[in-house]
Amino acid sequence: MGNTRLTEHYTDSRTKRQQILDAAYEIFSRKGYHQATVDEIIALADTGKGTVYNYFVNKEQLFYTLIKERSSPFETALQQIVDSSEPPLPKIESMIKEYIAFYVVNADLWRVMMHEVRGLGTAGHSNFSEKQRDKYRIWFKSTIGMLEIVLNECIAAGEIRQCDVTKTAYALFSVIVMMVFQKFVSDDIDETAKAVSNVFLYGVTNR
Amino acid sequence: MGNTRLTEHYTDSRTKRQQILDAAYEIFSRKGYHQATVDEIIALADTGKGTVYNYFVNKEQLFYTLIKERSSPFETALQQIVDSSEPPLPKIESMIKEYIAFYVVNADLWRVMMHEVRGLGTAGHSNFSEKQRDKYRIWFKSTIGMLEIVLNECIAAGEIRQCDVTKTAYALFSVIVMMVFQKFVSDDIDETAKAVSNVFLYGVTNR
Amino acid sequence: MGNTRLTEHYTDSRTKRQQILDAAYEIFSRKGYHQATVDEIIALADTGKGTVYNYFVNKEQLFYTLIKERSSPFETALQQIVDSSEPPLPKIESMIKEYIAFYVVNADLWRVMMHEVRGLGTAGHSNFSEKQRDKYRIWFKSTIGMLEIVLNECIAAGEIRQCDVTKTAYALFSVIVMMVFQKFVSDDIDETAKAVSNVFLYGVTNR
Amino acid sequence: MGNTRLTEHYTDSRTKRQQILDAAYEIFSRKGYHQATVDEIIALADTGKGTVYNYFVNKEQLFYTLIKERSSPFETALQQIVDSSEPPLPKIESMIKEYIAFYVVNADLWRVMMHEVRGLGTAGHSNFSEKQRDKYRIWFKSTIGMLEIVLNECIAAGEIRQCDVTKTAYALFSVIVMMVFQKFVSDDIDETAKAVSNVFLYGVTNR
DNA sequence: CATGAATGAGTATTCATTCAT
DNA sequence: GATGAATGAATACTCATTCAT
Repeated sequence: MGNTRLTEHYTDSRTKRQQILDAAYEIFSRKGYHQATVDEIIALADTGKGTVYNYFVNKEQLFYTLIKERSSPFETALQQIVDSSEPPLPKIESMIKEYIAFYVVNADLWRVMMHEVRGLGTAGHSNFSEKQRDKYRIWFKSTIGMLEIVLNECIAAGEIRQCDVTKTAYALFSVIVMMVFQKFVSDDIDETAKAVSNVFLYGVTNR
Repeated sequence: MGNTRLTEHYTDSRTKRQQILDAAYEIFSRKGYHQATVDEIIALADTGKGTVYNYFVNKEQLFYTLIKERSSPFETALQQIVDSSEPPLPKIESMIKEYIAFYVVNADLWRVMMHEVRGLGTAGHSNFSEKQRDKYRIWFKSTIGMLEIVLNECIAAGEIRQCDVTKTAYALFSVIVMMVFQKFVSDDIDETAKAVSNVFLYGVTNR
Repeated sequence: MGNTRLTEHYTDSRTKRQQILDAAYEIFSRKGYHQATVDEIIALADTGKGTVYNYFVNKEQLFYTLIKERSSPFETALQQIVDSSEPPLPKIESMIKEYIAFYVVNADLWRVMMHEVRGLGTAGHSNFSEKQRDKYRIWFKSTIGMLEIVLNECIAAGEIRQCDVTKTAYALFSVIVMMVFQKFVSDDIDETAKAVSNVFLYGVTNR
Repeated sequence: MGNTRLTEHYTDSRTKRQQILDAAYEIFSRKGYHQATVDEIIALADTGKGTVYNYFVNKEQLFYTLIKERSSPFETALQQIVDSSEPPLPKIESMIKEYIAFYVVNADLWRVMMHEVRGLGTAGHSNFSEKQRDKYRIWFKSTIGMLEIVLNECIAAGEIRQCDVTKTAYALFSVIVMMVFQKFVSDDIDETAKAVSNVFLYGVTNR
């Protein structure tokens, strides 16, 4: 409160928002969506309750913002691999590595998200509005879509045999997620990625 | 009213209990555990609220009963396959078939259960008591364990190469569940099972 | 079921009613009126729930019956003392003895009753209907009234000084009840009665 | 809105809390603990339901707070009399006066409390937790204890004869409470106190 | 912008009572 | 008469959201 107020204000403002997001990440990951309470989040964020509602329209949108901000760099990284000039098979391995690295960090939050969106497939009531859930589904399909693109490149290059790329992409995805959830991932992500791609790829290659 | 009184009585009793279980299955599957309300369940079951509490000590135990009654025949079926004299590889395919058939029917309820038990791995708050969650975890591991047993038989028989059977079992499991959740399962379960075992097994065989 | 059915019936019927009353006495005494549940009572009485409602119109009337049946011999005993030809002061002591003997047995149930009737004085909602509560009040006043009668005899006989007999009767009563509630009553009721009447009659001063 | 903001804030805060306490006092006194509903309390307090739970952790603790805040000045007043340099006998009379004044105001609430704590003696189920009930018992015994202290002073001073001071203190207490409950207390508390101490000290005999 | 006091819709659970058998 | 399955009214407590300061 003084001549530095404006600067402080701006700085504090950024900080507050981030504090809330960080706390929300922690609490949502630990407790799930419903069990996480705004009270817990603000306690961890060291802010007032009203502040949360200055930055986020409601709990649902706070969660959504969290997901969006966390997934954005991941999506970019995946896209860069797709766009790169690597050969198809190493591309797959790079993407697996990226996936594992991402889920190792965000496993719990993503589990919560996926549950609320109901396996990204079925209808039915949820803590989220249908409109919101569609956004998650679209985002989710777009990342899986990148896997499909590269799988198609592999097929075109004759590296793997003909198969349903959508199902294959999902299969790959499900195995990765399971590995992370079950804590099967060693500290050396490269090694784990190699193991997954090994089991996976050389099962579907032409020989 | 008459000579069938006793039977009627018993039948009616079963009916009420079963009505509640059926309704609970429906609502829990659609809404998840927390979002499912006892009011909705009794509305669908066409019973009074107190009736639910005559048969089940609380919402948690109602859910547990549901899981237990549904999983029991599945576990038995799996066990029979394990104990059978089929050769190892067909055993795997039979188990996949059984798994798919089970999850096609119980996908939603099981998703709910697995979410509440937190991926059956991590700690953290839940709607379930820790004691209860342990029961689910033990049950879950026992079914996965049956897969592991047969995978070991396959290795012993030289049908598949040396590998971490636990991870492999989980991988197989995750792919099956994903197939069901994503509605990738055709009406012909045998066909789907063959496809899964094909992609999966011939990726890990010695050839 | 046979030729002794009628007799058995009658006998069983008496037994059932008494079993319920005995169980109700136990449970009401231990738990209070509200905390006592019909379920607990029938569990202890080893009867069906409906049976309770064959003999008593509802929980309130079951409690009332209990009180009435228990107090009836006590009232009679008090009345006999009043009507006897004992001199006034010994009459007082006899009544004190009777009171103590009664409350030693029925302390808990009576505490519950008196609480529900709200100190037998004030208005306000209760678990009991106003009509019912009036019955308790009338009964209660009648027993206190017997004390008053004898106190008046004492005054007429010049044994005790002029005083407000109503207040005095209540004071005597309150001390007796307190002694019992506080478990100050020794096994030898006569001794306790003597102590009470001593303090009461002669005060605590050194003369 | 202005320079008194802070104060207003504080004042308002007190007001809501106090409104709830006042309403709770009224409802608990009229209905007893169990029969008193939070809905009734908030209706009388003119607050929202959540507000009650902002200030008090639950119904039990609301009740406890009520008792504590009401008894605190009473305890202090008693203690001051004990510590004063008055001669023993007048001390007794002063304490009686204090007791009467206190119970005239708080009779109903205290009756409710004493009933829930079961005559401050016996065990058994209650609406209160055992831990909480112990607090009440301790508090209760400490006030009775002050009476005992002064009674001992009286004995030491030769003002009253040797007697069991605990029983005597309880006897005195029970008579006071009864006088209040039975509305035997005239507007002139001094007069009532004198009457009580008179009967108590000198008994009812003609000498 | 930051705050937190106030709010009330929403929900699991209890238990006296009924009534068909 | 005896029974107990079925019932639903009643109730404490939670927590996202608002808004005055």
